[in-house]
Amino acid sequence: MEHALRRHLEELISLSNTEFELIASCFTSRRIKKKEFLFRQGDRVSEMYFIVSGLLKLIYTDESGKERILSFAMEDWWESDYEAFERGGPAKMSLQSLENCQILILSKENFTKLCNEIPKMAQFFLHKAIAGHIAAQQRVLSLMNDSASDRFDQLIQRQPSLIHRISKSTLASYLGVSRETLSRLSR
Amino acid sequence: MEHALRRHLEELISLSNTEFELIASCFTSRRIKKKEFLFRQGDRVSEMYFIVSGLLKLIYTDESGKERILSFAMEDWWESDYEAFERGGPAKMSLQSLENCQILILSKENFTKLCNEIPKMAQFFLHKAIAGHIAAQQRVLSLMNDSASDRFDQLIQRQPSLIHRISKSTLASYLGVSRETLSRLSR
DNA sequence: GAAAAATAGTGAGCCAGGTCACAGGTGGGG
DNA sequence: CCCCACCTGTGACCTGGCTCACTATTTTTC
Repeated sequence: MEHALRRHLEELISLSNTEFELIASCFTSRRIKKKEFLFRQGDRVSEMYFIVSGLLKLIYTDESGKERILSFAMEDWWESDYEAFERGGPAKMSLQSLENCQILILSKENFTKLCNEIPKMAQFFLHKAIAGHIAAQQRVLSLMNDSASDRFDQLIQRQPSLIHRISKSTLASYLGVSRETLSRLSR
Repeated sequence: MEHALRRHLEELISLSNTEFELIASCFTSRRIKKKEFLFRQGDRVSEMYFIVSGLLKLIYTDESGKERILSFAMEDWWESDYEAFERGGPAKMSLQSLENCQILILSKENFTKLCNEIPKMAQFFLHKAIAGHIAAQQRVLSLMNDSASDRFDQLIQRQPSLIHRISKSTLASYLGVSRETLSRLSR
């Protein structure tokens, strides 16, 4: 639970016990079952989530009901609808679990508090935000340059374990292709 | 020059004169002509750039020589190859001007120094990084959901001024379509 | 101010990937 | 143990967008 968080934080910054106690006190813990939503499109989202265990999908559903997966959130990931989180508007996306999950929740107030009281935490989140930006940019490139089957191959190389945790249809809506096309790729 | 930076910073945080002097002393100023590169794919990039005036493109060129535009950097934008900047590797992208530009340069050392000495600056960069992440995520969504002509229309609505500053071919490689397809869109 | 280089538009043909429809497999709940 | 809901594969067909080729126009460059 919390040691997972500490281990994760200490990959980037080092913390005294008292610092970590303050940090830990800012989070609340929650356990959710498969298929539950942490939030849905339209909700106000004023929390961010640290995934201790389990797997979730961040999805956007368009008018016609088609669902696109923006990202998978798994162990040691931070996720939220950051636009809603930052600007206080309604969420454009939903965050739904694909497995039972153990989550730590950080409210926006506590996020701000942590950034102010422990400057190292602001740095930590800065690193994470930049990493998120880099990842999203690479996804843009990949969508523009690479064919569906290229993207599929790259994912297999980068996250081989993921393949066994999700269904093919789920995978397809992450890769940005139809279920049928993905099915035909492997041959 | 520097008042542009101060105005920009004070949209998010407020600064005393002494604080701003420290900040300003961390930047160096540079003027570049149209078509110059601030860096190229493969370079080490240990600086980030604040655009005072002018317009640049952040591009990725693939093996076949085809060029994709990741983003346009214009007045009041920060740009760099953030992966190279963060992790110290070679740049995957190039940053090239489309117009004459006035740039302020912040080295990685000074970036770190500013974040440490003026916590407000860490917060500022955190906001900007999150905003960058949000923007890139929306681009991912748009590439997955929308047709070329949708993306074209959206761009016209969001950045009408941009259209008059760039060529159609440049625009096409930002939208992720071929020059010919873009030409046929307007019909 | 002519030659060279970008920039634009347009036709023709092609193909990756989308949609629709159907059929077989799998698994967990009652 | 069976049923229903979900997942997966596959065929048929269609279309948005790509490539190639050529021409016209505008912009640079010397």
